[in-house]
Amino acid sequence: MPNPQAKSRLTKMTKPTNRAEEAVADMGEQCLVKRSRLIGRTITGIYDDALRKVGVTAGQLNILAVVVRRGPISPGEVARYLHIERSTMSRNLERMKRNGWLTVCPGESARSQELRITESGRSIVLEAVPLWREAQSRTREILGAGGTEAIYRLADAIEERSVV
Amino acid sequence: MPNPQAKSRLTKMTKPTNRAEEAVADMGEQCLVKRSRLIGRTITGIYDDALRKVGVTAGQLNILAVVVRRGPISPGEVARYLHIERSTMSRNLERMKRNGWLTVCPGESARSQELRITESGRSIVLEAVPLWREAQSRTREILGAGGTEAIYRLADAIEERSVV
DNA sequence: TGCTCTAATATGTATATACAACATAATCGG
DNA sequence: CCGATTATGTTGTATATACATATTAGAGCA
Repeated sequence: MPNPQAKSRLTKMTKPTNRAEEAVADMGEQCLVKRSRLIGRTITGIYDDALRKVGVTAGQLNILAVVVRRGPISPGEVARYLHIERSTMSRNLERMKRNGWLTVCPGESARSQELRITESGRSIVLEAVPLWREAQSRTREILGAGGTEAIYRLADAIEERSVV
Repeated sequence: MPNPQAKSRLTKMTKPTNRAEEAVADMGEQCLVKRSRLIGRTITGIYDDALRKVGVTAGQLNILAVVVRRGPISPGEVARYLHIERSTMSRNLERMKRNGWLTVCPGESARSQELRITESGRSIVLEAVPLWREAQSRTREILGAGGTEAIYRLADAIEERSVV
């Protein structure tokens, strides 16, 4: 089955077009972003499934956990802890404030804010804890002990790097 | 610095409220979804950065690669290869068709479709290849040989599981 | 044949993500 | 003290993601 494009000599590329075929084979077999996204989507699905009954997502629970642990804390600091873009955090917090899980007060400097967990937010966390533990177990089963350890190491490698 | 909520005896929870504090410490130290999402976001950023100059995202390039390699192929099959929800794939493909990278024809049965790469899509792939290789290298540097290998193994574990 | 069940795709809605650009406030250097 | 730079947060825009649901078409069975 000859490729109709294979003989084109008018493209700007100096290499033969079947370069594309070779490259996409490499991508299928080696691409790290494809795999890291697969891992993220899959694990996120496990936690979101488990947490759905209390109406919180995995990402939201991680933010609540930071606020409980480090609060009062500014949006920017939460973003730095989780390595999430400030603008992303801004939108995420907006939803969580709307849900009544968090409150904001002006911080020390007029431009900064202080986030605090509300009673409602705290009870979400408390209800979520056992579901989170289940999801942790389910995930560990899928990944195995080695895979679980690998996730910790990978995250450490990334956090170290961002300190540089 | 005493916690004003710590002594509340009026909550509905039967356990002391500082359960939340203990649990969020566990989350900070052990949560796998927090870490898997960090890994996904970070690696995605590396590839998106590298690919930005040709105007394609990491996710889009992965889809193009599947279509080049396996096309003509239906949307559902692409979704299965990449373990992405069908409805997500539908939206992603919509954008890529709008960009002129893909075409759709009716497939064998009227309800299914056949995706094909266009000339324009193919040249996006060709331009993207060297940038993708750079991003692969940069990622490998950050993760190290062990981390890179771990990503492959984790993705394999997830793909095996979904076969079950 | 017709009825039910499943498969393929699309749509409505909600969340997550990031870049670019903005407004504003603090800080630092002179 | 003032001007440039940096830090904080928001908004506009675009992409990515998934669940629930609808639509339609094939498939299997009575």
